[in-house]
Amino acid sequence: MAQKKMVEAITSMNEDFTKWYTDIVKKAELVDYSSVKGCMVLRPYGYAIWENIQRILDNQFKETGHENVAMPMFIPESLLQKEKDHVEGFAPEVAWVTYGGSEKLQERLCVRPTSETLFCEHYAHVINSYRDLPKLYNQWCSVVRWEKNTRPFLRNTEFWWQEGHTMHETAQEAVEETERMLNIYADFCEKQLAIPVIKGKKTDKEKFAGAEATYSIEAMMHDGKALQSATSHYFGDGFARAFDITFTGRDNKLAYPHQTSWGISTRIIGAIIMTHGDDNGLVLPPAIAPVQVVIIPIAQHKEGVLEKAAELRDQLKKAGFRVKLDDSDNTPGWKFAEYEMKGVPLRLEIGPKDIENGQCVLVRRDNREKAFVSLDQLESELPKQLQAVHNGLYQRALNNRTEKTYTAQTFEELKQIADEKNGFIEAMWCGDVACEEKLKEEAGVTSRNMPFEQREISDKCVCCGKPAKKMVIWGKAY
RNA sequence: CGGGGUGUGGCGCAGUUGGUAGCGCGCGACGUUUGGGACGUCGAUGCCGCAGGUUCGAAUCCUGUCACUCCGACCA
Repeated sequence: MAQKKMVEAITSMNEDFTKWYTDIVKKAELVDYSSVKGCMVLRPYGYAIWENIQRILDNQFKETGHENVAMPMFIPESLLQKEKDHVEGFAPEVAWVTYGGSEKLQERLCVRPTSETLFCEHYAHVINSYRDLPKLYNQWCSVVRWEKNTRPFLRNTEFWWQEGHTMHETAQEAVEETERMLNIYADFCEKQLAIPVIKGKKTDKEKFAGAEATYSIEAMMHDGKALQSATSHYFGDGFARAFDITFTGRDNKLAYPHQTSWGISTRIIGAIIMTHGDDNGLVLPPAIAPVQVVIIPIAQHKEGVLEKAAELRDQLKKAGFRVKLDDSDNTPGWKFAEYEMKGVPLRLEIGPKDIENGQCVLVRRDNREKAFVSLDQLESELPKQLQAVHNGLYQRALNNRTEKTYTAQTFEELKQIADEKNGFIEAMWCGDVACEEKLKEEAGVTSRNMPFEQREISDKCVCCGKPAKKMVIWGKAY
C-alpha cells in the first residue's frame, strides 16, 4: 500500500554504503555528534547495546579468573616513552595535556591511547614473587587517539573499550592466555552477535606496537570490506624488561614475567550494523538487543486491547525477556517502521481479532516472516523465534562472506579481483614485508591475518613467486 | 596533512540582480483515525556558525576564522 513518506527513507545500502551507515547510526538513535570532532554521544539506545556487550563479556572474563581495575587516564610522557616500539606506534596520535589550571606542567601528560604503560608501572610495584602471578586484570574505560578521519563507532577520537592486561610466570602460560581470550572474543562474535569471524595471526607489519605477536578476529561487512573485531597480543617479556618488572621464581632466581593484552571496543557495534543491517535499518542480534520483543497494539483504542498488551508485557518481562510495549498514539504502520529501523528482532502484534482467537502475531526482523502464535505457547515460542533470528543472521552473514571470498594464485589475478570488488582474497605469502607493501600499493589490499586454519592454495608467494610460508587473507579494511 | 562539501527554528532544506526570513517534517492543544510511516483546525519556536569589512541597507557581496562532514594517506 502506497504510503505518504513522513520521514525520508534511509539511503539504500547499494546506492551508497557509507551514507547508509551514517543514516542508520543517526536514525536508530545510537549516537549524536558532539562539538568535538570524532567524539560521539552514545545515546541511551546505543549505550544499552554496549551495556549488553559489556555484561556478557565481563561475565566471561570473570569466569576465566580476571579482575576489573581502574587505571588513571593520564600517562606522563616519560612513562609512555619507556618502550621504544610502543611510543613510536602511538606518539603520532596521542592528545597532550600541557596545563594544569593556569600552571604549565613540568612534564606533559598524554591522555591514554591504551594502558600498557600504566599497567606495567603498577605491576612493577605489586609483582615480587612467582606467588604473585598470574595477574589477570581488565579495565572498562575510554581511550583517546587523535585520528584524522573519524566515523561513529568505526573510528572515534575517543572510544570505549575493554583492555585486559595480564602477567604470567612463563611464556607458555602467556601464550595460552592470548589464545584463550581470542577464543572468547570469537565465540562471543559468533554465538552472541551472529558475526562469523576468522581467527588468525597478524603479520609483523600489522601487529600492535611493542607486541611480539598479535592475533585478531576478522569479520566481513556486508559490502565485502574487512573489520578487525578484536585483538589479543602476546608481549613476551619486552615491556617487563623496559619497565623493570621482575619476580623471584620457584628456583629462587630473578625473572621477567610474560605479558598479554587484549581488547574489544565500541567499534564492534559498527560491525553489528554493517554485518546485519538492511535497507529498512538496523538489525540487532537478539543477545544484545536492548529490546528483544516490541509489542504493538492494534486498534488500541478498542476495549481491552491495551490491557491485554500490558498484561503480555508484564508476563514476558517476568519470564526474562527484554520487552517494550509501544502504546503511543502513533499509527501501527509508523511503529512497524520505527522498530524495524531500530532493529528489534521480534515484533508482537496484538489486536481485537487476536484477542478473540487467543493468539498474537510474531514477525521476525531478519526476514519479516509472520507467525500466528497461541498466547498459551508464547513463552515457549519466543526463545525459539529469537534463536531463529540469530541463526538467520549468522547464516546470511556467513553466506555473504562465502560469496565474497576469492582465491588468487598470481599477482595479476589478485589485482584484478581487488580492482573489481571488495572481499577476502586468500593467497599465499612468502613472509617478506616487501611483498606486503607491494600488494598494498599496487592492489590496494592489506593483510588481514594469517588464519589458524590454513589451506595451501599453491606453494608460491602470490607476489614474488618465491616459496610460500603462509596463506594470508587480503582485503580492504575499515 | 592534502582534496571536496556544508553551516539559516529541534531535524531536513529553500532563500532570485543585496530590501529586513520561508517551506516540509517534528513539537504542543483539540477532534477524527488506527492490521505497514493517517488527517483536519489552531499554536509555539530564528543574534541566518563567529569576527571584521563594503553599503542607506547584508542570510545574500568581500576578508578572515571556527566547526562539522565526506574522500584519500595513518590507525581499534
